[in-house]
Amino acid sequence: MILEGELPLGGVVNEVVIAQRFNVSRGPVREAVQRLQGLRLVTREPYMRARVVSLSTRDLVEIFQLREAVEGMACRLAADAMSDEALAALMKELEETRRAGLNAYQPEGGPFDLHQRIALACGNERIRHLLAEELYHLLRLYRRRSGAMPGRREQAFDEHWQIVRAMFNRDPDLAESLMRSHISRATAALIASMERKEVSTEPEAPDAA
Amino acid sequence: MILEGELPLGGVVNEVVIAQRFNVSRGPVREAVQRLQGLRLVTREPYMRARVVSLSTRDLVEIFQLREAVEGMACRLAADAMSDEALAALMKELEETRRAGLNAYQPEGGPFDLHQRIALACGNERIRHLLAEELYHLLRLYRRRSGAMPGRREQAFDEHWQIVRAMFNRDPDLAESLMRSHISRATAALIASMERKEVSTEPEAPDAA
DNA sequence: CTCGACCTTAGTGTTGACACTTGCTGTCTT
DNA sequence: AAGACAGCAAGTGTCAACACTAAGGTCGAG
Repeated sequence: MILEGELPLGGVVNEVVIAQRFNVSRGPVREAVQRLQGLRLVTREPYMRARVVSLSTRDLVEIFQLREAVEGMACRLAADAMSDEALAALMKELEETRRAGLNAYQPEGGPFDLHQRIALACGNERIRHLLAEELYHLLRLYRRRSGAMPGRREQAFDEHWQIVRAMFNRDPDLAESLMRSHISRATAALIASMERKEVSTEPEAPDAA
Repeated sequence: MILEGELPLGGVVNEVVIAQRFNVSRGPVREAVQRLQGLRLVTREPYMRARVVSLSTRDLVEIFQLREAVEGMACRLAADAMSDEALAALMKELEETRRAGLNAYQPEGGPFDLHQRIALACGNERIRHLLAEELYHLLRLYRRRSGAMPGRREQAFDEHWQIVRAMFNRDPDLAESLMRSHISRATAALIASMERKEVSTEPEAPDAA
């Protein structure tokens, strides 16, 4: 419901309503909400209503800093762990997406997401979970609100290409460095974009009447 | 109960027993266990009993790889975010611990834990939570079982000193690099130690009769 | 007219009981 | 004697109801 936009960003989460919405009792809903709290998708304080995260600029920058570190390490590990065949397949898919994708690109779950693929292939289950389960949903949530920024797609393709090339050459140091630069640039573009059009992540102007 | 050793490493977690142990119903116990599952301290599969993690060598290596990436980033951020006064205090405390601590060192929660201090001071709430809340408990759990390895303490002190010095000089690149090397060395020592005395983290030899 | 205390109400925290699944054990069949 | 099937017990998943808390509204006093 959060990812589908059925629950607005700063909105409150009413356990009873959710329970009726799914024809279930409050118990399972409580457990689900607590798992979402574990994933930092909702915040909660004792006896207060649970709220969907608001995704402030600061939150996004923090997430991107964490991604820079962890995805860099995932890239390093994957450069060692992936087989030659898997790397070749990765390059092939990337090239296909580049050719076909510039006009018709399915944003839904992505037919090809390099970051996701690297996280899945890095061989470290804990890192995989952090990137592919915990942070992935937050990024989807953000992208859904504020669309991609123009012009960065082609640049991102080039950077992806260099990353995969470094992995193919079995150069973990370079692969990690390139991935970190890639995410760092994305962070800078993000900050610039946010500052330009102070996107309304505010829940709703309270505006006490 | 897990950290105190009251629940053995591979042991099962019985909700009813825990509930009676704390004079409470099963509801709160379920929620607590689910939070522990979120912290990867217990594993769970549908309708099966919950089990305390077993902390295999592979798990520890994965945790240390993650720490290398994230603590490195935390160190970089802290080198920018911390005030001169805070850094000076950190150096002072480190020196005092070195002088007084070589014989009488309180392992309980630590009067001075550089890694913890950096995590708290890095200014990134998400990284702080990951290091100081999620991974910290797992490391405590591990250290409780397998004591520190001899000889590495003095070396660790030197490495800590260099790290703080780089932070004091406002050199984030160096600080991150030193922290990563520090953790990487600890990982190597850990692996060597584990291979030497295949520590019995196994729950119990099932040994089907 | 404004401010503060009381009350109402929506919503969360907790409880005890019931339904369902799982693994074992004992017995039966081949 | 070995394998399989039914019954049993332990434990988890779910539910509806009760206790408690915090916010919003109302009434009265200054």
